[in-house]
Amino acid sequence: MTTRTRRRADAERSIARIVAAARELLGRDPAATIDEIAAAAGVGRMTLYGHFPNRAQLVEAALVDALRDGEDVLSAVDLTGDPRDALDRLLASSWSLVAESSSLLAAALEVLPAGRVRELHGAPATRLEDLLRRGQDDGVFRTDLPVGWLVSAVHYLLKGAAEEERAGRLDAADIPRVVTASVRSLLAPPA
Amino acid sequence: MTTRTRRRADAERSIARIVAAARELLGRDPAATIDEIAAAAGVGRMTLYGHFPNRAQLVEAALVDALRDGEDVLSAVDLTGDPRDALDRLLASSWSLVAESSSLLAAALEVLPAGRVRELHGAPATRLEDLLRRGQDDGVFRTDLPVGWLVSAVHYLLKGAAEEERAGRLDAADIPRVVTASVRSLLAPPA
DNA sequence: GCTAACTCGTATATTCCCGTACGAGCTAAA
DNA sequence: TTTAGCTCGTACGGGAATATACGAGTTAGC
Repeated sequence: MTTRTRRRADAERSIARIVAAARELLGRDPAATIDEIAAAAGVGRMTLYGHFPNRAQLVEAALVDALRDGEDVLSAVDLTGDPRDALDRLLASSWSLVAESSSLLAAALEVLPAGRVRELHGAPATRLEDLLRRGQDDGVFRTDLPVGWLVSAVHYLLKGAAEEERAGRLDAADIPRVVTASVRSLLAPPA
Repeated sequence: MTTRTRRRADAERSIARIVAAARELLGRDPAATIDEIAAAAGVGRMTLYGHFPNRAQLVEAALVDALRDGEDVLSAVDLTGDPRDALDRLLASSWSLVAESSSLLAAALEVLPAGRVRELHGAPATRLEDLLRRGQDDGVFRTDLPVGWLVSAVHYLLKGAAEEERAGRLDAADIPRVVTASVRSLLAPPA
């Protein structure tokens, strides 16, 4: 059961633009308004409500969309070989996506039940954790700190980098280098 | 000109409790309500308004109080000797204070002019930066990343650690060890 | 070209929070 | 004990945001 009554092409387009705008704004500011999102999508507020009955469902749609993109990237990146190099590749292609998702998650936690959020976010989070574990087994990542903390710390660094960029304190071109260098140091076994 | 009309002792007590509650709540959630703060202080909302005419001044008072505590700690900590050890001492005695201040700053940025915030927060922020620079000069801290980013990254990690603790994903007793180990790795020159 | 689907404005109800007004009762301090 | 200062409840007004109701105009798709 896909759609009971067929959806028109212009509706599809509107929905796509709304979700894109929601990701863009909520990815920067979890408190972004429905009005702002509708305006950014180039769409009337009532049109938005026509497709998403309330804020919760809009946020969920944006989060799902971002996580799906994340899954795509994770599948496309070669995660085999030296875990350090794999992580570098991963960060290069998806650091901004992860940063965006962090803010979306914050927005989601205010509108959706925590269980639902975990359910959505579980799979992608696990993938990074698996990579870290493999690196620990291979002896190239530290084992003196809990894996859960390492995963979280990487997220906080990425989110921070995005924030620094928005504040103009970090040049967009420098971010990949800064991020990979920071994360590498954080995960390396201490001397 | 201290106080034109002398303030009564019970008023002083109320103010102290309000500021403490404001630090506590705003340090966790920058969006904490005036009602919540008054309730946490064990005081009626109107009493709070009797001392702080609006939210902005309350937030400022809380921030100033936290920063003053921060200054006290910074003065008490021995920042000489090996910068790595100095940083360890600093983090051990003030990581939670820094994390609290981060959230307070976020709250302040939404209510106070940016210039005022910088003015208040400038001095303490500079102290950490100075310590990092000294470590760079001594060759014990990395120089391949901008100092501004390193300072910010440390803040993001501390804020993240506080959040993990609140979420129950990190035990309070483990935090000093986790934080110092993470920051040390982040700042160490790469191999 | 007909029709159902879509767009979107205006108006309205609701909720939440901030801030003000008024006033009654209590308490510290001279 | 007097009085000025403090506490704090209730009530009110305003602004912002969410969400609903109604309806007029437009467009995609058969």
